[in-house]
Amino acid sequence: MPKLSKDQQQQRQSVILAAAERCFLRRGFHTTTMQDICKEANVSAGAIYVYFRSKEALIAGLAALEQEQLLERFNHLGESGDFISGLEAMIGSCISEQTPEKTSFLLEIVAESTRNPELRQIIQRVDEAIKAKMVSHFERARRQPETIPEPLLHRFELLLPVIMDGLMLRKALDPHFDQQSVVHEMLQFMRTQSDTRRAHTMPSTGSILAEA
Amino acid sequence: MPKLSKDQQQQRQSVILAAAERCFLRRGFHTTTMQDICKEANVSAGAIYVYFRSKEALIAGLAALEQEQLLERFNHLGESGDFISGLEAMIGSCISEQTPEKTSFLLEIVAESTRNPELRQIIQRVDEAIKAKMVSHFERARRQPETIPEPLLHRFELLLPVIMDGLMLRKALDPHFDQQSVVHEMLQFMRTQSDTRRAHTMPSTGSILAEA
DNA sequence: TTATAAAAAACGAACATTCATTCGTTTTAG
DNA sequence: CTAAAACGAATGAATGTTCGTTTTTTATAA
Repeated sequence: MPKLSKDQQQQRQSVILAAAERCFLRRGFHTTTMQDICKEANVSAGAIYVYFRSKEALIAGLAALEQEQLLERFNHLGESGDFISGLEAMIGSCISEQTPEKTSFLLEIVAESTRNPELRQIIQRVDEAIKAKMVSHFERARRQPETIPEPLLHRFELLLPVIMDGLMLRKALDPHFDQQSVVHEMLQFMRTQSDTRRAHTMPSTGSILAEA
Repeated sequence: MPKLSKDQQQQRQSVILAAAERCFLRRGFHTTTMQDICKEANVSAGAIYVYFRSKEALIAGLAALEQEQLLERFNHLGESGDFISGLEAMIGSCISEQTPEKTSFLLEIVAESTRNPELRQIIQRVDEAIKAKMVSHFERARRQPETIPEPLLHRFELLLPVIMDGLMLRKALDPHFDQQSVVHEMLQFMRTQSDTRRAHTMPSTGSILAEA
């Protein structure tokens, strides 16, 4: 039977997806036309519609890909034995992907997802998976009760997702925004607070003032 | 000379703007058509173009309005004498405006602003004004050095804009997201930390563990 | 190995629809 | 009475999608 092998089909599909991504990063998906994608992929309109039901499906496919990559970055959480260093690695990895273009595109997707159920589902699914990874990272920290006091853990658990989203939005609003230093300060803060805990059982020299 | 008075002109314009806002909140500005707005405002297409150069201008006008309202919410900062209570009032006010529809619309605007210079400028201008208000709020706190230790102030100054943006994005991703409790915990945290400072000059019983 | 047929894949011009915008006309305000 | 304001049908450009045709691929027969 004259049909492309699954492998060949998938390859073709990913060529189109990659071209679409380049277009979307360049101009956003509202302004890129199917013709733009055709040119970028060196493929005809008809060919695209063999692999994607619609422009919307293309966007959804790309969003799914993007989200999958995001999820993978959270594997850095377990990379280092240290709880905070794990966070540092993960956040660093997330930040490194935040080029202005990527950030714009992600924002566009999120904005669209508030009105498009398919997109919403794609994002929510990954969001929950991420949350699960975070929870287990925090649980792991709790099993070593010396490191970080519980109330602090609890609050950072609440705040961290907010901060990470905020880092992205800030970056979109201001391309010069220095995510690095904010993250650095935050982690430094967490470390200092861990010290405070230790100071509790030691002569009380330790104060958060100790650290400039 | 048969020309509407400035007042009448402005009234007409704001009727159109208000109608546009209802439409945009309902379906987002990419999907609402000029005809939608015409119907909503009980006005003809031609009439709209007397007051707005284009659909884009309508969007920009509305974004400016929205941003103006946001800026005003930061006046709550000085409402209470207490530094943290001031933050609480301001954040509470900001949160109260975050209906799902409003949040979607804001996100849409922000996403668009990354590719539209006019929108970007509108947002950046207000963003800077907000930053100025925040800075002065923090400076005021520094002039009362008993309340909150400087390194903490410094870090919250960095983190607060991030957190506020994050609160919005989180809310957009998950309409059930409980902004209130995150904010509550954060403020509680700040208060606890202020206590820690006080504890520094007192017998060292105070630890962040003291507070559940 | 080569030729062949059949079906999938690819092509790309054409289609149909959707809108933002215009403009000739009518209404209305001063 | 005059000029602005409003009307709203018409315009025309943009663009996602289709479909009749051509090309390519692969399975099979010679």
